[in-house]
Amino acid sequence: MIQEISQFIKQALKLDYLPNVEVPKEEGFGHYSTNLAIIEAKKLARPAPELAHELIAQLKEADKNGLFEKIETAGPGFINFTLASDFLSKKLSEALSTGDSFGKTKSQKGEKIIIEYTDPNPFKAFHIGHLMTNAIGEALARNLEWAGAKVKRANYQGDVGMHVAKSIYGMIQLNNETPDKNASLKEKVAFLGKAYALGAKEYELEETKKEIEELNKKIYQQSNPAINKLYKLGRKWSLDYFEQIYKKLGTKFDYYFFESNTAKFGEKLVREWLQKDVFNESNGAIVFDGEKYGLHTRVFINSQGLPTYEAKELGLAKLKYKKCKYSRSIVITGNEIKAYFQVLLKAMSFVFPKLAERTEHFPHGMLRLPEGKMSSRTGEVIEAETLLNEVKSAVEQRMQDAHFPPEEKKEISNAVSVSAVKYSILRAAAKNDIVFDLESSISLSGASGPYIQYSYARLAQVLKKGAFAKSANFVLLVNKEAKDLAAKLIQFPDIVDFSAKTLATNHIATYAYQLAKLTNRFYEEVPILKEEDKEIKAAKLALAKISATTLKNSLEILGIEAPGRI
RNA sequence: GCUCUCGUAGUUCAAUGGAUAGAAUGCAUCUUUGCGGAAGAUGUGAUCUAGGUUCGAUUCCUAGCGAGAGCACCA
Repeated sequence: MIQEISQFIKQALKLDYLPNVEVPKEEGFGHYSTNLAIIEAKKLARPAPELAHELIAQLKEADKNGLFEKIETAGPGFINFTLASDFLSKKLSEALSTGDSFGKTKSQKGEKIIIEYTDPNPFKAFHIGHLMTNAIGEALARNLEWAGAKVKRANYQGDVGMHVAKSIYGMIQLNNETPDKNASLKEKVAFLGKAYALGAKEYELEETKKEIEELNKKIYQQSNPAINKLYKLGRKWSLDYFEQIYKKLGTKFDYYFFESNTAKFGEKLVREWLQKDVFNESNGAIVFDGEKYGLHTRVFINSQGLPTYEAKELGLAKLKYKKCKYSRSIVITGNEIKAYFQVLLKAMSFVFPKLAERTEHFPHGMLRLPEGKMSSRTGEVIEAETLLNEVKSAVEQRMQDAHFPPEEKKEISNAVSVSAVKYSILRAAAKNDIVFDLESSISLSGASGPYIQYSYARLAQVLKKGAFAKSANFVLLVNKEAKDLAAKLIQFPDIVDFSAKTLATNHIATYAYQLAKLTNRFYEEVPILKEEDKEIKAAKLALAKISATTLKNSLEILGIEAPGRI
C-alpha cells in the first residue's frame, strides 16, 4: 500500500525518486502521509505549507481513479491522504480473496538466507537465554519467509570443549548413579546437569583441573574407547532433550552444525593463513591481532594446539556455504559475543572475503527476571523448561473451569503458555535487555500473546456461527470501529515488509496487539450475527474473517499458535 | 582504565529525523451478561543533565552523570 501511494505521488508530480510515505501515528492525519513538501520546500527555499498546497492541487488532478477521499496539508507541511471508501473496500476484497496468505509479500524475493540461532551446548542446560535466541530467530526466519525470502534454519551446537570435559569428568565420578536405558529423558538430563556441576566445581581445584584438561584432549582426539562411549551417550541424551524443546517451541531446523565438525577444518584454515600473516603467534597461541583495526586481539588456536570457538566459527562459515549457497547469513546470539564477532568477521574478511560480506551478527539483549523469586542473582541459570512449566501451571489454573476435552485442554495450555513467553520476548526491541515478569505474564492481561489469541478465538467462534461470503461490499460499513479496523488491516503487508527489512519483529508484535485491540472494539460495539440487513451482515462477517486471518498470520510470523478456542 | 550498548509515566515496553512522545500495567470512575467479561470506555502520569546540528531531535554529534556487557588461550 505504501509502495502504491508512493508510486502514485512520484508519477503525479513527475519526481525522479519515490517519496517517503508513512502511516501517521496520530488519528486525524489521514490514513497515510508524506513529508515530501517539507523536503522539496527546503531545496527551493520556499515555505513548506505553501508548496504543499500547490502539490495537493496537482495530486488531486492526477487522482483520476478516485483513490483518495481527501488530500490535505497540516502542521509544518505534511501532505495527508485519506483513502476513498471505494478504494478501501477494493483493498479489503483483495485481502479476503487472498485468504490465508494475506500479508505475504515479495520484498525479499531472490534472497537465500541462512539463520543460525538457539545454539545450546550438549551436556549443558537449555536455559532461558537459549529460549530468547530461539524465539527471536524463529520469528525472524518466518518474517523473512513471509517477505518472500528462502530461509534455512541452522543450529550450531558446541559438542566439544571444556564444558564437555567437565561433564564427562562428572559422569565418571557419578558412575553408579547413571540412569539406565529405560529411564526418562528428564532423569537422564538431570543426571548430566549434576555431572556438569560436579565437574565445574572440581575444575576449580588445582589437581583435578589438569586431569580435566587431559580429558578434554582425549575427547577431542577420540583416543579412549570408554570415554568415547560416555561421550556418545551424553551427547545423545542432550540432543534428544533439545529436540523435545524445539518441538514445543515450534522450530524445525534444516541444518545442525557441531563444533566437532568445524574444529578440525577451522584449525586447518588458521594454520594455513598463519603462513600468509593474517594470524600471528603469540605466547604459544595463534591469535588474530584485532588491535590493528581498532578491535581487540583474540586467540584462535590456544597454546595447547586446540582450536577455540573463533577458529571453529571460521570453519563454520564455509560449511554453511557448502550446504546452502546463501546470499545472506545471519547469526543470532546474546550481545555478550558482540565484540568477539567483530574480530571474527575481520579475520574472515581475509580468509573468506565474500562470505564475510554476507555474514551479519544479530546480537540481542538478556532475558532477565525481576528480583525476588526465580531470580538468577544467586548465579544459578534458569532452565527454559522451568520457566515454561511455571507459566503453564498458571495458565492451567486459569483454565480450570473450561469444559474442553482433556486432550484439547492440554494443547491449548501449551499454546497459551508458549505464547505468553514468546510474546513478552518479541514485543521488545531485540537489542535491549528485557525483564520477564512472571506475575504479569500469569495475569495474562494487557499486551500479551494470550490476549491476541483470545481475540482470535472470539472471532473464530463468530465465524463458525455465521458463514461469510466470498465477496462483500465493505462500503456499507460505516461505523468508526469497522473503518478503523479496515484501515489497520490493509497495513499488514507493509508491516511485514518493514519488519523484515529492519529485522525488527517487534513491529509485528505491536501490530498484532493493536489489531487485536481494534477487533475487540469492533466486536464489542458492532453486533455481527444480529445484523438484520443481509448485505451489511455479509460485509461484517467478511471483515471479521479478514481480521481473524490477519491476527492468525501475525501470530504465525511470531511463531505463536492460534487455537480456534481457548 | 579502554570499547560497545542503553538511560522515556510508579513499573514493564514503543516511537524508519516528523505533527499533540504511544501502549500496557498500577490507581480512580463507568458499561452489567450480549456473537465468549481473559472484554470495552474515560481520567491520571515520562524523554538523565548541559551544549551543538536541523524547518523539526527520544532519535544524529560533543561532554558529563548513571546502568549493563565485553576487553588472550571458556563458549
